[in-house]
Amino acid sequence: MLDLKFIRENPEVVRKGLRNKNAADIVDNVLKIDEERRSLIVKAEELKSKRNQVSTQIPQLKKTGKDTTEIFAEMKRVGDEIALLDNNLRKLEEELEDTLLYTPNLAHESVPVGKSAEENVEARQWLPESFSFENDFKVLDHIELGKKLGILDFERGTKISGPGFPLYMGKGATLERALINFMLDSHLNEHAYSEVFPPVLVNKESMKGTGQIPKMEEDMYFIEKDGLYPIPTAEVPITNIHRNEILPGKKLTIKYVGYSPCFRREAGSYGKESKGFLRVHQFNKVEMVKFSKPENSYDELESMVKDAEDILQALKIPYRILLLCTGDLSFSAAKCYDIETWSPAENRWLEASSCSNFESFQARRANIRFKREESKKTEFVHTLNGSGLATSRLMVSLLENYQTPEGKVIVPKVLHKYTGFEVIS
RNA sequence: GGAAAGGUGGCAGAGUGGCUGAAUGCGGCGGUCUCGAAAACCGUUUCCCGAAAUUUUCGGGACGGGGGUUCGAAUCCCCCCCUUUCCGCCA
Repeated sequence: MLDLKFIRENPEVVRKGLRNKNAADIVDNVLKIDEERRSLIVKAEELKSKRNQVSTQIPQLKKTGKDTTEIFAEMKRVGDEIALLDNNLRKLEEELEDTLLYTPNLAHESVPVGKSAEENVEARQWLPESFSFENDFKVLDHIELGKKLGILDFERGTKISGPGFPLYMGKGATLERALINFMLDSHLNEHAYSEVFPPVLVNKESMKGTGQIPKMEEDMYFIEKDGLYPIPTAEVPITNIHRNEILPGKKLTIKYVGYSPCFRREAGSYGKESKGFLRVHQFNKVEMVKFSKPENSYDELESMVKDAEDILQALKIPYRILLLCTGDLSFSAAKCYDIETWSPAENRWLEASSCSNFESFQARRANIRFKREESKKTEFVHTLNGSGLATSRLMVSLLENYQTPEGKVIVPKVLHKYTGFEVIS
């Protein structure tokens, strides 16, 4: 959620920022409602002040036996008018809140302005030693390879649940588990995150806090009977750990990492990219979440990207980093890096991670604040999160990059102690 | 799922219609004392919104959430949420 005061004081900045993000211009509307709102507040508060004054005198009057009928009648009218004003005020505030909840975050000034994904900027690439984009044998894609090796069974996954629900078998299941454990251990031991294991069904307030609803409600699963949403990412429960809290400034930056399955409806995205692991309704992800002071959040974003990169470098999987342009940034993000891993069979890069700074956008929605040690002032924290990483796309790159001409898959060395085997054949 | 009790400041816990943003205790912070510490004593200790002035003054609001009664609600009534205990069910 954008800061109402900021909109009031910087209407042109907001207008331009929204345009860059391909979003509707709500500035005039917001300013108009806000002005009306404040004038109502002034009127209502004058009356309340009067009511309070009179109220303190009433016990005295009663004690001295004065007749209060006249005053009570007058105060009744005042009370009715207050109720009326408060009612109108509530309506305006609802309208304001509604508008703001549907309005995306503005991009940071370091984000390149662009219309769509084509204008994203490649920040850097990392390729393992002796890596080549050309292969001297025909690389099987992960679907065919997974089937041949008996480690992925998309048909039976579809039978059990429907398309987009992958079923891992045998060494495929073990490899998946190994990846998750390896990533968690790395972030705990090398990068000093604390581990959490969050609930995967969350309530409406939590979804609102991180920005998935109301705007993106269509993309979310929803269990009507209990009013709960299966999470699209562990970002939701982990960020909401501190909803409605004021954190001591000295505890920041707080860094959490957690594994969770993720559920996405992916409404309307069938066809393109929907084969195998490329677009699924359920996948596994290790997620990093940070709560930081505003002045540190951009350094924290860079270090979070590095934390994700460390995983890929340890696994020796080729990747590149994209800095997303304003038009491709997600609803809540102020700045975002995507990490894409190389798929030899697809002959293209696949998004395996997304690391974003939300600045105070989520914090304002979820009411997550901190108290400065020096000034004792409370301010909104900055929240960040990043995949570290999602296993599905990673698995595609891993299987494809590590396959041999004979159709086996070598297990990356760092995973051996987690898998207990070195080759899948 | 059934029954009962209960939700008040960081915590414990008073208040059951009117100077109660809220007693008291603990904790926290600052000070006195001390070479230092403890003890003791003194002081201090929530958050949101608005107006004016520019980091201060004034006003309004908040006792789980929402609505109602009333001149006036932490206090009375209704709905919802949550917690605890007992019973049932259960990995």
